[in-house]
Amino acid sequence: MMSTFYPNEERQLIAVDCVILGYHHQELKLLLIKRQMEPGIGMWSLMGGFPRREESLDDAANRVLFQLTGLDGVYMEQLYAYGEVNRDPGERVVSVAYYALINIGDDDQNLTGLHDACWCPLSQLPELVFDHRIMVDKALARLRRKARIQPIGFELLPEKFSLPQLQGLYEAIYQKELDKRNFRKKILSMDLLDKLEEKDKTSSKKGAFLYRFNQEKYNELLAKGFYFSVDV
Amino acid sequence: MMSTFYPNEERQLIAVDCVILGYHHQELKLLLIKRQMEPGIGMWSLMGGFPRREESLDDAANRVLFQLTGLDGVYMEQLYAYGEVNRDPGERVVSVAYYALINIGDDDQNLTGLHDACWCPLSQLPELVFDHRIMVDKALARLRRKARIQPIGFELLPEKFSLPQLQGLYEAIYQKELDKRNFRKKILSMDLLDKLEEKDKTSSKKGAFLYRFNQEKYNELLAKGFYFSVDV
DNA sequence: CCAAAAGTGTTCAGCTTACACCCATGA
DNA sequence: TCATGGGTGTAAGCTGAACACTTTTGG
Repeated sequence: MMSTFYPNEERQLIAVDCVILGYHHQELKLLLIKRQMEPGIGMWSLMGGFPRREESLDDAANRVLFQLTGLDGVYMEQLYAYGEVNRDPGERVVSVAYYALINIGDDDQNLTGLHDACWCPLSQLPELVFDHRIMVDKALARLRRKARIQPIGFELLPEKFSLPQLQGLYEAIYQKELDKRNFRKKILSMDLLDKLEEKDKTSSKKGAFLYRFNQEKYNELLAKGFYFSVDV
Repeated sequence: MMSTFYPNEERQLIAVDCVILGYHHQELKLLLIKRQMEPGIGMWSLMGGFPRREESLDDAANRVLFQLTGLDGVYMEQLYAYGEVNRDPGERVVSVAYYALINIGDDDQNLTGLHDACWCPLSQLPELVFDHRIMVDKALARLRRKARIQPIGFELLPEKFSLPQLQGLYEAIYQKELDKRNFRKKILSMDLLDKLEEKDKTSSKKGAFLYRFNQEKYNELLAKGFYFSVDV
């Protein structure tokens, strides 16, 4: 043992686990892997890892996310630290859970090669290892709380999206049908979206205009005391 | 080293730190101690400790709170896990912060004997060791978010309290004067308070009627889809 | 030409906000 | 008797919620 200021304290295992959420085909999906080590080998699991001694928790979570998806700079936030003694039957492990919001894109077969990973619809989740289901439920609760009051929904969509797409996302998050007119009125009244010339014609013959979230406008409005809000 | 499922991972120090908040004399206060070990000995600090291997994070936080205050069963909630590598200059320590809401009572000299502890008004916080100030700010942000939508303010008051006292508490939390008539109307309209016969005459000659929060009514209303809400 | 999705305004109810005076009592 | 804090009601404005028809265009 090196010299230390805390010579009498036990060192313990710390892990991070990532709840990686995406949106595709009108529903929210969760990125799961088959666990590759004991205990619980072969069970469906969140992607996780152990922070190194010279790595912050945030960095470790980002590394884990990158290892699985190859993605960097995506929206990620710490969720909660899980510290029940027997949550991992192998050894006492404190796990700090994070959640990430990802734009899956048109091909939800991405990212599923390396680790036996798959995007699983939230409505059809299998049993998960340890307390991972609790982490997922907490991530969903957080997403539902925050998506009303902060513009984080856009993280789940491509850069350019139509208003019907955005509405479909909110309907998936809140499992509730929304009124088209009220939704458009509310979103557009915040003046945070730039309307583009292009239309998305993948879901109708008429085509729906594409918009882009304007981060600069949002920052300006925030500074003026503005609060994002969507009624659901 | 015992046999383990995770033979290659480093064990690290895990701590818990408690942001203990109280309300007295029309202001919010924070319970601080003088740190008794290096590094940072003698600096103002949150009360903290190390979870034992057979102790959950929640249990450890409650133990730490009890050691300092002798109180048990008070409102406490996990805040956030702090995992920057150098947050503690002595060694890499991941700290899971909790916050507790306490009814200080009439004697704010309580609890201050054993550990060189004191209730410090939030408006006059000294410099705190490590990242403890960040923890305090996060606790306040959490309190401000939750006090509007959940009846947690009552945790900071005695069991019996007057409406002017309750209003004073909300004014301290949000640093904003509230309209007496609107506040009373809103609070009483939720029908969560039982009006008592007694009056509190400590702050006026006329005296203000005392009320008691009715947890059973709140649970019933919750089950019916009711949401607590105070306008601030 | 028609099916299918995009786009558009108005009305009503309920809630939030602003606001001023009387009451009770101990000193 | 008077200073101090406790207690009460109403009107105006705003926001959320409900609701139906026209437009476009590929097949």
